[in-house]
Amino acid sequence: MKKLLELISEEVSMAFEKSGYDKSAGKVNVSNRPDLCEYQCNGAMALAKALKTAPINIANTVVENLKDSKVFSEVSAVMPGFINLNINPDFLADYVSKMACEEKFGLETPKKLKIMLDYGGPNVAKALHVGHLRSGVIGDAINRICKYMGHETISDIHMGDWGTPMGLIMHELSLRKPDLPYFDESFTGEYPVEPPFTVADLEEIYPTASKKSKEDEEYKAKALEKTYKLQTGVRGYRALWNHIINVSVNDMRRIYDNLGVHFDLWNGESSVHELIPDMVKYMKDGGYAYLSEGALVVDVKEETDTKEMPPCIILKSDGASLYNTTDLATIMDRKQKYNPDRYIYLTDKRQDLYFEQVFRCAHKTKLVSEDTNLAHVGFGTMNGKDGKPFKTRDGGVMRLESLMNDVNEATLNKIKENREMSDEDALRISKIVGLAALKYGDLSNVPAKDYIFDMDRFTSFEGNSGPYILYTIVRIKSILEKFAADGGNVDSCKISGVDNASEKELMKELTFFSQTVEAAYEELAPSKICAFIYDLANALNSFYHETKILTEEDVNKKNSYIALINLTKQVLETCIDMLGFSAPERM
RNA sequence: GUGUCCGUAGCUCAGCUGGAUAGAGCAACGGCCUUCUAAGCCGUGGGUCGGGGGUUCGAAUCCCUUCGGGCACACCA
Repeated sequence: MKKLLELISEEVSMAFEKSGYDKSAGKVNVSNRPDLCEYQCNGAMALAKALKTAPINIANTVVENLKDSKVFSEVSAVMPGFINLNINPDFLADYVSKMACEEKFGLETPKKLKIMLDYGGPNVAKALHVGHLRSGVIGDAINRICKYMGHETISDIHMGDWGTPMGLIMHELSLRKPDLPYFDESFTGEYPVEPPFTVADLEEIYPTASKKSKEDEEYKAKALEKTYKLQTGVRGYRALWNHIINVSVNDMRRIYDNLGVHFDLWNGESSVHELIPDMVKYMKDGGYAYLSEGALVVDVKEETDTKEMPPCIILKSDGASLYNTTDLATIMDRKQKYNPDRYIYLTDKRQDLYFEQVFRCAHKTKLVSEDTNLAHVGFGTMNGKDGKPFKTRDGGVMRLESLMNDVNEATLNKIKENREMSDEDALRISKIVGLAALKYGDLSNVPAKDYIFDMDRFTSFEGNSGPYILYTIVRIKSILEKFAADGGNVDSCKISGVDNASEKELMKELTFFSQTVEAAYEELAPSKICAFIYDLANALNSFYHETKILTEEDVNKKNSYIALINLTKQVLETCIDMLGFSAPERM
């Protein structure tokens, strides 16, 4: 189904053509002066210079040729050459009515692609903190938007599970519990099924070990030795490593489940460990990689570069692998297993340059085909009120779980203040609303920008917030339920016309659905959807206040209202589903 | 130093493929609950769009320059 602005633009373009002008000037946009008109075309002014004619003359001629249009109720040319347009209410109502019948409200989906999403994973053995919120929440929204656009996606959390941290944990553990069989290399029996530590232990062991290694060379050397033993496959270390992974993954999975974020793959850097030698050989044999200052590198400089572009390092000078190595090997692995058309990486924007190097390297070495799109969504930092990275009151790193609990608790208090509800319902609903507050609060910012996380603001739920959107949906649901309880059939209601201004506004807002979803996909910007549903919710609430729906006596009007708010509800619900949250039945 | 992102109302942010009077939310002030959920609606006040040049009929938006800030710049991830 064509977008409304496309239809309108076509209509105006035809009038330009009929007037003897270039039809490309007929592009119509939403008016920036709603007091004057609803839509505007500025093409006449663009044409005027080349044609050496006053723009108003062009506009007048075009307007003359639009007089009989069924699309517009009002068309006028205004100095210096604006063409002001108001849409015919019947045409609009008809369009919106058709939207309601179409699958995906008329969204035209492009050729299906296979898209790989990499969430630039959290490290095992470290608590998920607020910094992990963004990759999960933004990544999940982008994943859902891709799917809605008809693409097939594969999401991989891609944990950090293979480097020096693993050796550090093992070494610290070997000092604390030297009798464990994992450290006895002559041990040939079955290792215990139960892990010798809990998540809480790990979260304490790792920072302790990390600190010691910085102060103590011998300690560090021993940890590196254990890392090496793990990577070369020494049995006891592998067994212990499996415990670390299992314990961490179970904990992560629980938290991500609460956040409503799910992954198809729980791979990590370790997953491609065995592919590295082959990849390095490929890079060397292909003549791409060479030794520079002892390290194996691939040049990724391009002639058009105006900035310094360091080479992409494949192996460190000691021959060890690093982040680049596993990322490139992972691309190789994914190409073999899934052959994606597109890769999307979600990480902190500080890694912009790094990913540019890796992407160039992957293309240059033909690890991926030329038309494979490699994209990096670099997001900003979540800061506290002081503009510095968000910390707890005592200056520590805030755990993601604590943050979620705080938001849920504030939501619960809010419910108890305002509503009569059983404790059980209040608790359940507070989690739904809290999640919406948290996710919308994050997603409504453009991804690349840092933003200020203000707990008071996030939990106040006024204005442009997740709960406001939910509240709007709940209001609609309430009306629809009462309508049905009085014997009405919501699904048989049809939008039949427009009879008040706020109703028309609501319809116009609804027509932006397709272009919003397309833009959100193309720009990988869920914030576009947030802005749209905020406007839509505003339009609905204005309509709600100006229109008595259930007490409307004219049955046709009433049914049309019901159909319109039902469509609004469906569009809002579709959008928040893309953002990764949902609405309760009441709140 | 090189590059990159940013600087818009007291605060937090939209708008940036150039259009006519720069928009929201919060905060402040004033209205609206015997009527579909007041987590709402309506209204008032609040701006040299960091500064300066340029391109254009027209610039918050494009170009240059300058100031201020964040971040990144080969063996961390």
